[in-house]
Amino acid sequence: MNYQELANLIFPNAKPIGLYEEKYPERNLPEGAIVTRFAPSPTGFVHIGGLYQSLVAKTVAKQTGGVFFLRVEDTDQKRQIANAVTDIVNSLKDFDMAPDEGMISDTEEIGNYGPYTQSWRKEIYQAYAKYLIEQGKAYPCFATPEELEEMRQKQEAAKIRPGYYGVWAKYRNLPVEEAAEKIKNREPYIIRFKSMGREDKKIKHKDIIKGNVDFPENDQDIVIIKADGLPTYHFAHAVDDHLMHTTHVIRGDEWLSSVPLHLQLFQELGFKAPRYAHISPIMKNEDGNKRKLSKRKDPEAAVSYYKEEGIPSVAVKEYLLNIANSSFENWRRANPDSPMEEFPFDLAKMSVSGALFDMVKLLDISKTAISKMTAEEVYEKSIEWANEYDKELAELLSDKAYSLKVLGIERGNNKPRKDISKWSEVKNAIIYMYDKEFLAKEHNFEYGKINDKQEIQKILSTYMEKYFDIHDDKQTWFDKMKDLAEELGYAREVKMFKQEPEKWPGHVGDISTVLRVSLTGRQNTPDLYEIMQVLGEESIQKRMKEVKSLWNIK
RNA sequence: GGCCCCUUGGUCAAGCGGUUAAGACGCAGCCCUCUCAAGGCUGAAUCAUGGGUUCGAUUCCCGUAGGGGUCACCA
Repeated sequence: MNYQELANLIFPNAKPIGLYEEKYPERNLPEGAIVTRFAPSPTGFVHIGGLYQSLVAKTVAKQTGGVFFLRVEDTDQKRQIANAVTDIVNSLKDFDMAPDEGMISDTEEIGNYGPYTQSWRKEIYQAYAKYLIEQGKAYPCFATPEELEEMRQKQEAAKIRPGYYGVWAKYRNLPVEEAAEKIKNREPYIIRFKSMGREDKKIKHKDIIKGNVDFPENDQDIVIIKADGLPTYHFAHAVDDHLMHTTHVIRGDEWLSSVPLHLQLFQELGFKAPRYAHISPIMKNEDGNKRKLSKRKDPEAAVSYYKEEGIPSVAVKEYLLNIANSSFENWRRANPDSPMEEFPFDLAKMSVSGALFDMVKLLDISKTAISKMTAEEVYEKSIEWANEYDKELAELLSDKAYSLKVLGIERGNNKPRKDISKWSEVKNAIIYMYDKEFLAKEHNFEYGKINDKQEIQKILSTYMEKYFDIHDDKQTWFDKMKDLAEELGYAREVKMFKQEPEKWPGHVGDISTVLRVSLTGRQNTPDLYEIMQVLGEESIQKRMKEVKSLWNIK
């Protein structure tokens, strides 16, 4: 009996690997094109870190005329969750990050290098596992979990390096005849890689992000095919990224220490190894310690959070890009209106240590992004969000023509208003502009400095009788406010007042506050002139009447 | 614990042997034809630590401390 026969006994139906090598030829791409992938496990939700990796991977692929694909790593059947792939696909879509090829739902895929779901590739892995067995580079291992556990404890007690390697690799040198015998007796087994590495030797690896890293060689005979016939991550990674012609493996840095193993696998399989870029995770500060963002403790870890909160996806992406390459910020300032795809992203400039997630900064970026949108865009995105998460806001926005005017206040000029950082803030920002809601609300306004009933009455009636004209332009309106202030004995300029505050009871700002509160119920609002223009004469009259009855003014 | 990586203001970070150690968010103050939001200006705030190497270290080397990752028939 030889390796060849043993391999046939184990995988009688596996095809020769030449078949697959032919089926998945080199990609026809321009010189220097980078092929990347996002390869999540379908275990529930998309983590912000996954989005971050995808953004980086897709960006470098697109900038070089390459390909970005989505591969589902579902080799752990125990952790499977229903519809998880569709969720992943939709999440990527929400951020305009759809892959060029790969899975597009739980059951469908596009592209010529599939299947893109690992559990559908079982025969491929087995073909390559068979190939290794034939060459004596892999072997069946009959150790039971209990046996392995016992071994681990022994190693721990003796304070030696744990694992299945060297003399501990009990079945590594089992004669093929004995192995065949056990298999024929239906003894359960798995397939292990026969490592030729030596722990006392170092390998040098140059990671695109982490730079030069030295590791001891891998000498562990890791499992490549599990009892269920599916491969482990390591083996699937080597086979898939070879066959799919991934040029750059961009993944979380929890994989960094597996690089020696992976390089070894590529070599023994006769594959050209890809370049690696290990991304540091996005962290969170807790009690002075950094830790990864976790779904359980941090709602912002799940990408769905941003959608629910109504933080625009472009803002999230810009924030992420900002963490990825801090030069993005300067580029953005120099190119305020360019699409972010034009930013010359550099993988090698990514930080080697994990950044703390900064919601405040994200919201600042978001605020700026929203301020640059047209009223139309803000309307569309707000109502889209509202339809799903805030029926009351959706109701308000149903009057499109009017809402567009409301959202257009202080927008579209060179210094647009920046007061909305997420769609969930829109309602509060505009609700008082709608008569139905405003008039229905209980009016217990907080006036500012001037809160004497008689004085308010005097200001309002004088304004309405002598100065109010909806057709005034802004300058005229403002001059009239000053005239009103002067007539009633207030300073017509804030500056004058500040110089001699004892001379007047208040200034034109205090007068306009009375008007502002009466009309909107708030002391702070956007430009009052614009508000009045949008409100229109009828609404202004209605609101004035309401205030008069509130203050019991005839 | 072994192995690997990391350490510049509160946060993200430029820097790559000689700099007044950029910039952004946040914070404080001032300014800005009505309040806010902005915007403008100003300010406070950083090279973890101990040794080397060097004429000179934030920058290079070693140690220490702190942090992170990894050591599965999970990815």
